[in-house]
Amino acid sequence: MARERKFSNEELYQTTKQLLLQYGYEGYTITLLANQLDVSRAAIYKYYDNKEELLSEYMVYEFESFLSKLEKISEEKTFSDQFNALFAFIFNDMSLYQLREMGMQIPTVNKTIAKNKQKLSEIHKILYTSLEEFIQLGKQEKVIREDIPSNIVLGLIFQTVNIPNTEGMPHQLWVEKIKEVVCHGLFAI
Amino acid sequence: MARERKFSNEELYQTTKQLLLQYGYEGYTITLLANQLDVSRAAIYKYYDNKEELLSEYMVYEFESFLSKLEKISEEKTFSDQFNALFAFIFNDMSLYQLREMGMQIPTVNKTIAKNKQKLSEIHKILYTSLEEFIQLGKQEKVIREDIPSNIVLGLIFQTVNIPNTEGMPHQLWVEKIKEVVCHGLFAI
DNA sequence: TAGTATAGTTACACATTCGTCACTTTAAGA
DNA sequence: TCTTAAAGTGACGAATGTGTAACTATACTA
Repeated sequence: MARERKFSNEELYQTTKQLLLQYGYEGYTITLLANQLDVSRAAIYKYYDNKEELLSEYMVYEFESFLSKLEKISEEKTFSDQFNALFAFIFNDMSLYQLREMGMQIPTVNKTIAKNKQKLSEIHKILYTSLEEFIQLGKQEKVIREDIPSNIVLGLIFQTVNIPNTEGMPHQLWVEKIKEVVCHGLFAI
Repeated sequence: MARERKFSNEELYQTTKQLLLQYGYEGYTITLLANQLDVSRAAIYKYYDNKEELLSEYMVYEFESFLSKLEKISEEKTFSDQFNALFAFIFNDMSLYQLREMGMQIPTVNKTIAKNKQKLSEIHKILYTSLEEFIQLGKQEKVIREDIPSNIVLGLIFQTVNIPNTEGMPHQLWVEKIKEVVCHGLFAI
């Protein structure tokens, strides 16, 4: 009944992600997106009323897929295995914290966006409580120190992702070293 | 001989910093700056040929003052005291890493900017080697683990600054907790 | 093969930013 | 008081971004 599409939703989301990380929230434009997808700007507006709506839909997609991937981690048996899986997972797609910051910036210019932001904050809540439970488990099993607040534990893990690998170490080794420091600290004692 | 100025260089730099951190590199505009300083845009252009030049001058200022403040740290006697001073210092002005990223983004559109970027990269080098020497000292004194590359040590310290204090803990306590984790790790063992 | 729903394009109006230029204002010295 | 140099303003053209509307292209189906 219709013409073939020149780009899929998936392509649009992936391109959006790349552009957001490259140029930041304010540097992201529909012109850039359309050029990357090799279509006219107007084609984008067939699917989204405005930029904010597009970005809020993308954010929901990104965090939903993060959440669903995260749930597979709980299939690991020991806390230690789960911890390693979480670390590997976060380092595999290192941009979540940055994207979260940008998600907060989207102005609520219509009802769809309000709904998406609502959804986003629910996903965040689920994400956070499920991660917090995970940390709690670690504390119960006496693996994680009980004197460190969980939000600092999580914050630390997510922020380490952004440590620039200036020396160009092999990814795997680099992740191992960082995990080592996060687990046992900088000090020798 | 001349009229009184409505804003000082210092004010311009402070406002620039605030706007950069609030809106990001792409979101920073001369219009915003001029409004904040309560002057016309054209007044800004009396002092700077273009936006990039202004930003590159600001970056040099910011990193030079960081460097000079940093040098006072080496006056502390023991490594431990120096480490604490560094930590306190970084947490006192938490934005250095973000600003550094933005500094890298400035396009070189004329010679002044080229010169400033050159200067910036020299300051970075001094900054980095002086911090690296500091870490080396820690390793020699067997305080810092020798198996962790120095760039990861520094990266970790600078990144922890960005851990969001979601629970709204008192600043001092929050810094102490983070220092504790950075030094001794998440694990209880 | 003609109709139709969906995909995409071109072109427009509007807003914002940038950098410039001719102009006015102000304060100090001759 | 007159001159002058620096400070500041308002208005302009060029470029870029946003969102819309009228149009064309394509593929399925009756």
